[in-house]
Amino acid sequence: MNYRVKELAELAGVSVRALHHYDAIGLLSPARRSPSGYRLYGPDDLLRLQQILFYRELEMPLDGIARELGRPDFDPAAALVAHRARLEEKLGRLRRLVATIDATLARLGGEEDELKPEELYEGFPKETAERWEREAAENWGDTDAYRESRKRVGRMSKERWAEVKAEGGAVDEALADAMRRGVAPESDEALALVERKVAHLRNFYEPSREMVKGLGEMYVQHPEFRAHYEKQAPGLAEYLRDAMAAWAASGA
Amino acid sequence: MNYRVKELAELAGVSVRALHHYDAIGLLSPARRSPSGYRLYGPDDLLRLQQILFYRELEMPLDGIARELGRPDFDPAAALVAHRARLEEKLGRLRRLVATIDATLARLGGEEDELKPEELYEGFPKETAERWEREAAENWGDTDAYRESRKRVGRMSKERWAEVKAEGGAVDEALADAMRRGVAPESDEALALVERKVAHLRNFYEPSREMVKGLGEMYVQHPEFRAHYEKQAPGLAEYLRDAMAAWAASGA
DNA sequence: ATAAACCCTGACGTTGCGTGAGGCTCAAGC
DNA sequence: GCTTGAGCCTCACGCAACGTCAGGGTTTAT
Repeated sequence: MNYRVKELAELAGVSVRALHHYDAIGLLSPARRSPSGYRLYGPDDLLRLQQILFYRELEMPLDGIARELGRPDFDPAAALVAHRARLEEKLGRLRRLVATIDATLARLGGEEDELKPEELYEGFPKETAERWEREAAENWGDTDAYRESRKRVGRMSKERWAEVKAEGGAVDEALADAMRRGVAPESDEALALVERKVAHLRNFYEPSREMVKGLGEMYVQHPEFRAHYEKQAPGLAEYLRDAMAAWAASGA
Repeated sequence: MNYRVKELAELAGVSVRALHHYDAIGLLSPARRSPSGYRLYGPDDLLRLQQILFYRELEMPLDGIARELGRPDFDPAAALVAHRARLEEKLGRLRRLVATIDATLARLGGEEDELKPEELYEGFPKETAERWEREAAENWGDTDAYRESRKRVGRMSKERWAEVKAEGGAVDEALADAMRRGVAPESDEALALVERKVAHLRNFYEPSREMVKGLGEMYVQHPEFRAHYEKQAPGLAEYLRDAMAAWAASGA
């Protein structure tokens, strides 16, 4: 029934440091402490943390959350209902963003100025003003709409490592894009991207043609690596393997 | 055709200060300046700002956005398509949050413990690596290698799975320790440890000698994995690569 | 021509943690 | 009974992304 920091952290998907922080600012203090000072969180704390995370998801500042939860008339169930309403509002906003993307794509692809400038920003949170104040009044009436929003490597310098990492991600992203656009893995475009990937690999060692092919194979075969690429784009692992094999086969 | 800071700020729903900031860090500098030094934003700037806001909505840090936009092969249309995909992921997550609210309400209103603790946090962004892997795993499931590893994992008991996980960590630790003690990667001791690591891999699939070598390269090459190992011990990624290559070369 | 509304460039403040550092605790294994 | 590794504790400094004056020009409407 009692959770220690790390347990709760993993359960809720927050960092241990965040829990420390919440304790430090009095937002969420554990039910009890062990004799040796360990934080021990009880069931009530779980629910409170859930509330906190909802508010946070809806971008309320932590001190505001503390005030809400601290109010004498705070009603958890009513708050959840309010959260749902706001989440749905946010869902609407995100859908408008998707529509904005489509509109922008249409403009980029076709005629020049079909799109009024303001339509470029339809769906982004407007007016960062604090409308959270009204939150209280709405608690039991109508709900309606509101707005809201590694580097440690021993050998390379920090900046160099950041660069390399960025380039690595960039290359993979570019390959993912190519795949999504339907570019064939044996095409010149894909080969050029693999070439870039190989250049990136050279930051670490000198890959032979054979090794590149082997690496591609690895992306597909090893669950861990596969997961990494599939996370970026479904099918990316195979796409990489094919492209890298094509590169190895070509005289590049 | 030209916008001054406040005009653009209101159009896009950001603060003037934010635009100043974006200028200061080189993320979005206005097309021109008036003789008196006023920032004058042109049409291209509008589109760039839109991209910035999409990335920001998707929680990319500003320096990351700058890198993306600065890539020589950056393709605005492709980026928009990618944004749409990410937005839809986010929509899914928010919908799960709504479901979590309903589930929590049901529990609060009715029976006591119908809800497992972890279900309290379903839909909140999980940052832990474990969750990521699991989520990724749900997305693919469509290839032989994966099915094989899935099958093997599926046959394991909970205890066996825990064991396997523990063994995985233990092997890496042992290797880190060996490295720290100055054990050469080609030494018998290191080879024995690699052997142990390979045995661990066999829990998932049958790795060929070539694959083990490739895997080692991967540890060094891939920033994510590299970071994982470097965190355990600086230099561990290279050490693993060397040891695994030595193992592959040996007749083990 | 004068106020109101905007713009500029510093420069310091704030939020919500990340990231060690230095030291205690606790269960497990030898 | 002693070591050890994982986990916990409390400082304390760091950092991103702006918010918020401060001090001083500029534009424009009346």
